[in-house]
Amino acid sequence: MTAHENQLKSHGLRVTDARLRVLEAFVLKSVALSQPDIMLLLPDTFDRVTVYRTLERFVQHGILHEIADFSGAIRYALCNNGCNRHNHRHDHLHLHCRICNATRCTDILLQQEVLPVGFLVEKTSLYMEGICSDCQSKQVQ
Amino acid sequence: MTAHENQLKSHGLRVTDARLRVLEAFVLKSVALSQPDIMLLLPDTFDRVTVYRTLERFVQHGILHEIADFSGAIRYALCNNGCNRHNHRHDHLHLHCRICNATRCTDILLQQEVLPVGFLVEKTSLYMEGICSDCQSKQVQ
DNA sequence: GTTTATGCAAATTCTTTGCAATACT
DNA sequence: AGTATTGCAAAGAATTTGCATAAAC
Repeated sequence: MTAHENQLKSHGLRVTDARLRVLEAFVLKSVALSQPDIMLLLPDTFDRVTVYRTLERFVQHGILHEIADFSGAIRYALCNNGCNRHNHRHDHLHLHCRICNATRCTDILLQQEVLPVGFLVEKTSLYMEGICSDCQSKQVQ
Repeated sequence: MTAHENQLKSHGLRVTDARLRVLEAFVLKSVALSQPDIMLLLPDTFDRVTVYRTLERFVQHGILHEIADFSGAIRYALCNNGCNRHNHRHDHLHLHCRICNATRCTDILLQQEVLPVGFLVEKTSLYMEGICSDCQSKQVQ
């Protein structure tokens, strides 16, 4: 049994080809992906609807989390630590580079001082757009 | 000359009926609105396209800012302080209540410690979903 | 054998584009 | 008068729904 098969089972999901390939895509690319991104990575492989439902299931079961951005399309990224169906919290910063168009998770966590009083927080999003260090050095050349 | 007419002119925009009505909607509702939200508030008044272009212009000229959320549709909110074409920064927390469905700006600012090293930040989004204090007290009853 | 996932067709929602007519300053 | 805005028609993305077939456990 492969590591990806294991990951699906341990999160309470059936092992299917579509799920293995989508999970693989996220692991290989290590950037956030939207449904249209995945269609480009896996052309003529699965139906659009299958990919949408795979992403939906992955979010429900703590394999992926959604990223709120300004693009309109919903981007997803791998949950780094022990997320599951019931514990699924994402307080880290996401960075999107407008040159290479990559969105990545970071280890930078949201500071506690920012939490609002009286509001019951269920979902958090910390997101920045700009230019990543790689693309900055390429531009200077 | 009304206050809204003034606001448009001082931001370098022509005064038109569509812009006055859309601006009015944001001031009256005091919550974030998407293009579809505005169509519901101003039915049979303006064309969809006009509303989209009005929102686009308002963002360009520092009257509105976009909010990155999980909704699919792009939501907009009034800029509180002196935004304009060239100075247009939004580092404050936005709160979305999933009961009353309202998204509001807060005065809580993003802490500096959160800024990433080496990444040139151009646009920031801090967003939380949950239950607002009003809806929490209604649920308890 | 039962439950769950997939594919196909179709529809819905959100957003953008081009162009002629109209309104603003 | 000259420039910017609007409406209409149409197209283009992203996403969702229903239902029959197929695959997983």
